[in-house]
Amino acid sequence: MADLLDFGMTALGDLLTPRLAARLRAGGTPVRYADRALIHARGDIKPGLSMVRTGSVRFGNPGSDGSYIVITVMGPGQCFGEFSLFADLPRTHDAVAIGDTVVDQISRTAFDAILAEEPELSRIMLTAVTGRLHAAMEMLDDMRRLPLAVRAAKLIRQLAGASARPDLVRCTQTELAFALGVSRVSSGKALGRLQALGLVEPGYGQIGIPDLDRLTSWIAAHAELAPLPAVGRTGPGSQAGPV
Amino acid sequence: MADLLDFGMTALGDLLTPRLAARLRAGGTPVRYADRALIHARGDIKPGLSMVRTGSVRFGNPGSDGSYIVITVMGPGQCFGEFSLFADLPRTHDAVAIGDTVVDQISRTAFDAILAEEPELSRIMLTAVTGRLHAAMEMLDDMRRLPLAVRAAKLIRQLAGASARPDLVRCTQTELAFALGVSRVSSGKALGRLQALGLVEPGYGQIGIPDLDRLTSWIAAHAELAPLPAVGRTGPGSQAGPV
DNA sequence: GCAAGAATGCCAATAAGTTTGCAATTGAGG
DNA sequence: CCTCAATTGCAAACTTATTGGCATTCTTGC
Repeated sequence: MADLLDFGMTALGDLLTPRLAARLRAGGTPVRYADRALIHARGDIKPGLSMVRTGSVRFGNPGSDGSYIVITVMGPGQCFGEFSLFADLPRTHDAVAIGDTVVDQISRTAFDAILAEEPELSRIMLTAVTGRLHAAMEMLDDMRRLPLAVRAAKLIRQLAGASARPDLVRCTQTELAFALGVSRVSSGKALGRLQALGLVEPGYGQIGIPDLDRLTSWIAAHAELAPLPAVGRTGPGSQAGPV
Repeated sequence: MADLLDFGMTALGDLLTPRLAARLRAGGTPVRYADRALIHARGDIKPGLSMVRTGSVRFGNPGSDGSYIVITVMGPGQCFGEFSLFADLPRTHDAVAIGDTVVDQISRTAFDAILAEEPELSRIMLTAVTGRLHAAMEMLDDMRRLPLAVRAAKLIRQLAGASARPDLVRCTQTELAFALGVSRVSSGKALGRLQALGLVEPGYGQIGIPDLDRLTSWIAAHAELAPLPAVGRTGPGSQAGPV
């Protein structure tokens, strides 16, 4: 399973200079996890930064009813655990290894030592955390405001961007449903609506995208919000939206 | 209207040392906004940190259909705009003044200058942003997993904590509905369910809370997730959750 | 006091999503 | 080539939330 929902996050690994990346890796301990091994559970208080070296880590939470909601999947270069590092907060999600996975675990003391010596690191961390906060806020908005079909389209488009072939996403409808947090029936219906519009072509274990640009513009037209990289709308004024 | 949904955020103002707070304020320009004045719109690219000095700021997004979703309301001491500061990201929500409001606007250059001279500031910013990311992730989870009644209970309990009297929240059902992102009918039904359980006592423009502890434990029991300030459940192991 | 506005309660019709169950289709391994 | 398991399609009954409208209750300012 490829990244289902990478939040469009800026991976910390992409922001780090090679030297900093090396220092962090040197300051950590590589830990190997077998497929499906639990790296940490929701609620754990385990301060430290973790960087995925190889394999993938899936984040999600199980419900008492057996349902399971996947929040994101991180691949090599991505990091997690800033919560525990800076704000003494417990983990919000279970983390489970997908496939044979190696994670560099950097203790708080080790991280603090590096942070003290590398002033630019804090700026990079700020950028990474800020980017994730931004993505999370966008997602909150989407969940409240967008119909399922539009959210499904956004997810598929995101997957297409991360896929090897831009016109084909390898993903079962069950996986899609998990990532969207809905039932398989609903994700199937949403897919059906998109298919009727000629935007996607559902197949067995995959989804074809006849025209990525058309999908993109359809999403923009139906997101009901100005797509974000837009120019400001009105500038400061005195009229408010509906109160 | 009191804070409807402050995300349980740690206000940056609470983390700043008095000296840093003074420096930041000195580096910014106080701007006055009339009631309902637009401070910035979604999509604006306007780098800078903003700190609420007096009044309140409501964040939300209007839909093309006239609906309006309130994300949060910030009061004195809280800050916003880290997105624009660290990651060059556009604003995700409209910001509108509630009542006569003064906001200290700190430009990026001014902020950078202070950051360069005050190394501890970056740590504080990291803590603040991290805390908000954590809150946002929790909220994403809640939205996907919790029935409306539980979410409503959580919100009411949060409001009670911020209220002058811990047993009374001044908030109309319409406001509650806005904050929860649902219709007034639905919030009324949720409130009715909570009332039937004896957890809240809806009144005219206010909600009474007979027993805050009982409300808290009911929420914990129905959140279907281990409440977060919990001790770790299992620690690292090899069994995974449901896949 | 008393009227006007605000807030709440309630009803019906509608829409969206869930669960359960089963049938049909596809792909991969022997 | 053929079977088996995974995947998809679909239907019915149910739950939850929405919209629009209307009646009732509460508060406040006069």
